Amino acid sequence: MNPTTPDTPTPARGPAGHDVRDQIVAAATDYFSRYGYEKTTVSDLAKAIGFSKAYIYKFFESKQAIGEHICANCLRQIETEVRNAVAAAGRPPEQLRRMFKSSVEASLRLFFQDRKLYDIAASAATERWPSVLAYELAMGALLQDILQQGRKTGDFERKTPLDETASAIYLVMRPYVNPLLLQHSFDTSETAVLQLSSLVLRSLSP
Amino acid sequence: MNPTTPDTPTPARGPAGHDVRDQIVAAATDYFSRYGYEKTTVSDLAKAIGFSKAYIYKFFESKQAIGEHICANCLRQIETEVRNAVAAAGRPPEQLRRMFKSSVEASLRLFFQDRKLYDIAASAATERWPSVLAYELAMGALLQDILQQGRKTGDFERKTPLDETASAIYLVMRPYVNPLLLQHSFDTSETAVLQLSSLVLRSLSP
DNA sequence: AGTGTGACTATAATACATATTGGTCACTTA
DNA sequence: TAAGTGACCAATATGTATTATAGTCACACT
Repeated sequence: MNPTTPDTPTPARGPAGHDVRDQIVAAATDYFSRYGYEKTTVSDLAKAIGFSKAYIYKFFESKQAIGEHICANCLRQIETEVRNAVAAAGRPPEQLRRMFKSSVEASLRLFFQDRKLYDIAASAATERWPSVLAYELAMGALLQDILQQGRKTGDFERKTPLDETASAIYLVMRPYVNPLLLQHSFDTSETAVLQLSSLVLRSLSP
Repeated sequence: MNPTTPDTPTPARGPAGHDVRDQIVAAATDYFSRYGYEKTTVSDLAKAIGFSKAYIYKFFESKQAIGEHICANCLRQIETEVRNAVAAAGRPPEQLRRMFKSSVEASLRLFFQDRKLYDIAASAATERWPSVLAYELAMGALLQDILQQGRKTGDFERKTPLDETASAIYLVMRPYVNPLLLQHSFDTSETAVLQLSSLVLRSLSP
């Protein structure tokens, strides 16, 4: 349509590996976690790194895009933590327990220790930002890996279609894995994770 | 403690079976569902039944108490509907499927057809009004009944403690049964109910 | 005692004027 | 051409004056 559309489909603005982008992200992480997303202005970030506000927009197309970025960092960190917990576990049933438990623990920790960042993740979840979608997808994939391995080792049943099993189990976990939904299950999350893990494992028994 | 406490433990104010109380409830149901809880004033209700605002407070101790009352009516209606659906089903596995399905359908219908009343139920859920607690308790009890019967008929396994099974399954259903949580699963609720029902039934297989 | 109300207050909603802030653009500067 | 900005605009946030509303109480009538 637009003849002035740049030939590069720019996933982000400005020079790709530019130093300033990292500075912005660093400043934003600092400010957002200290004063919250709404309370920090784009000018604040600009002042913090010694540039003008306009220059920020050479690298991010909106303030929300910055929030997206550091939210994605947060979720990736959680994801890595969960992957490590799973890798450290023994057989698939235990892996599944660990996956569930560690993801809830990580979200809970984010909530209590970095409340301001948690709020970003929560609104990211309500507005279905790509980072949350990517996170959910990654967790779904991890789950499917565990299931597949469990079927191979004979720990899990093999009758039900794999993708249906995976999506069903993910539906069970979602209220505790998704930052937004977790809010409604704080008080019960401890025992809920244990009981639900057991239920899921029972449903998987060959 | 208080020597002036009336001998009747007054679950609500004023004469128990009084006609005016019903008038208030009727007017409130009408107004709340038409204009919403916040947009209707207590004076509106008073005018509608031809009394003064002060008289309303002889029967309800607050505006929220009126909301509570008609919210409780709503939830009781859903509960009856679910109980009927379960009663119409054959064996316990099918009963469980029907329970899950019908409760979601009822909540969904409330949302789409009586949006204003749904909003009351949603805020009732956030603020943990007694009516929602009662509803959750009733659904939990119904679930336990189904499980118990299923164990008797041999449809369900008998190793896991009954109350643990019941509470775990309720945790699975809750995001779809609780009006507040349902909001976050509209698009997927159709298939989610099917998949989750199947998963739960697999976990119950002897 | 039971039925019912007008007048009152403290708090919450509304309305509106004002100040901030997200975002853009033409324009330097090196 | 790449790096960088001040000036500008529309929209949103904020403070404030004003109104509306939830809830109470003393009192009247039967």
